[in-house]
Amino acid sequence: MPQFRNPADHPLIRKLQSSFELSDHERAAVLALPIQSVEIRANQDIAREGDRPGRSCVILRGITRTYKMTRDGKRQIMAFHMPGDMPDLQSLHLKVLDSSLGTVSACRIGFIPHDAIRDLCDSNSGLAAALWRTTLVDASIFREWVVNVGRRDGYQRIAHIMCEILVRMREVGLTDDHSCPMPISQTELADATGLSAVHANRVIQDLRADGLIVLKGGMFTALDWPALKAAAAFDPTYLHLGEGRASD
Amino acid sequence: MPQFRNPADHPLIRKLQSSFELSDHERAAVLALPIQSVEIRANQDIAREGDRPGRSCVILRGITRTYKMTRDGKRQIMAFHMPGDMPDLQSLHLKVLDSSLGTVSACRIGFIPHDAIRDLCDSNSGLAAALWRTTLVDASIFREWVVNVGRRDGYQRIAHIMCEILVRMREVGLTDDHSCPMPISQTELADATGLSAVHANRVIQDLRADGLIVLKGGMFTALDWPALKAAAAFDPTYLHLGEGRASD
DNA sequence: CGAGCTTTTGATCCGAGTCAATCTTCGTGG
DNA sequence: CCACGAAGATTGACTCGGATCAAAAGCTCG
Repeated sequence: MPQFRNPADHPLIRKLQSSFELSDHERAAVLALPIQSVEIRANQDIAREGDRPGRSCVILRGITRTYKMTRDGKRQIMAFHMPGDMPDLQSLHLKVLDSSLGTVSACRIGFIPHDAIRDLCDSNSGLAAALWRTTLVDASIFREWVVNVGRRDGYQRIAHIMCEILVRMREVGLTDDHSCPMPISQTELADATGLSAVHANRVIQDLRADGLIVLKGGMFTALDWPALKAAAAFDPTYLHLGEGRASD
Repeated sequence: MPQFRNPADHPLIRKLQSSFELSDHERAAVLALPIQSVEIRANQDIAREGDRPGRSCVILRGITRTYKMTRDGKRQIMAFHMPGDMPDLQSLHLKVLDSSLGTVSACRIGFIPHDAIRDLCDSNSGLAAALWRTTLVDASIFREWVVNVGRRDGYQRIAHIMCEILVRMREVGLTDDHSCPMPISQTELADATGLSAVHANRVIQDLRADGLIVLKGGMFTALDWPALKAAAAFDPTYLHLGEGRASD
């Protein structure tokens, strides 16, 4: 069980602390969770629609996606997940998985038995609330994605998702100024925005031509962050980051 | 404070019991919540994006919608809510409302202070889990809506949302066979499916012409339920209704 | 009974999908 | 170190679902 020198470096602790003050006792309780850590290659399913998992996972490294396939073979990605996220935490209370979960990049994934999480929640209502809250933020992001896909054109959609990814990457310390690694393919961006891969590509070229982004070699840079945000009509409120403080 | 003869008639109790077994003690605890009940006309906001509410609401009668307006004045509805639903329960843990909530039809709404809900959750982890679960089902519905709007054409989208509404209406006892009241306007259906009102209307006429639905006089009937489900590729798994049992 | 929605219809236009081919990139094995 | 194959990115040509605009017709309710 590979560990982190400083508990605060553990992605899950980091995540929970970003919104809740954790006591030493609570931190210890989280670190005491039995986590089975596994390395998974890129583009592999972690769990599938219809499964009835007895555990949830936490992302320790890498990026994953939640998606569904439609009858006629189209794919819709509903979410990307960053280190610290628990992408299938909902299975703690919803028996059947309603969507599939897979890796985007190569990942290190930690699996935690539901029983352990339930015990934790039963014995500590503060941690229960913290975990609950993370699922509420996920839901808020889904709502924004409904708006993105339902009411914005291709240019805005791609701009918006790039904004979101950058801000969330920053939250987990993976950005360098306005740049971050971008293991997500254009096809995946298309499937996340309800566009075809061809059109997504054209829109990306437009964003480049307009000097808003650089996207190449697995790296993304928001060349002109204010302009990109404006093009996307991006308002990060829905991410509910550090809600007490002001932030950009 | 108008009450229900039988506690099991209380929409909130009903809702929680549909997935969790409640003990007498838990039922009593829920009924003891201080609920301020208010009558609200159709088409009125209950809470707005940006608000920081100190209470959440439960729908006692009528239908509400969660929505956002985009910069350029377009509206996207992200959810409809039925009696028993708590459409802004997320505000218990997310300080700022990221979307607006308003009535579709005239409604009776019960307001419950966050403090009361928090106390309930702190003292009863089972009820906390039950409430948490309702927000997880909401999230699952958002995911399905992303798919609906992102990867289905207009005909399927409208068919799908009609299926969802009928099934959820049935869940709360508002259907008569395959019919239910339908206070939702075509414009609202359009805003919920990412279509224009004109196109939504045309699609609805197609569904009528194909003998799948009847929609008039504030009433909806699924004339040919199997065919409607098939046209929508509707799989109710995502609603997580009575998950132990089989259901149609 | 009239104002204001909601629903409907017609005409026109465009964003985005589809199909098909080519070009890049990159990991892998020889 | 390079050839090869597979996946990802790009380009061009063509088509179409659905948006927009405009106006008429039905409803509902104060």
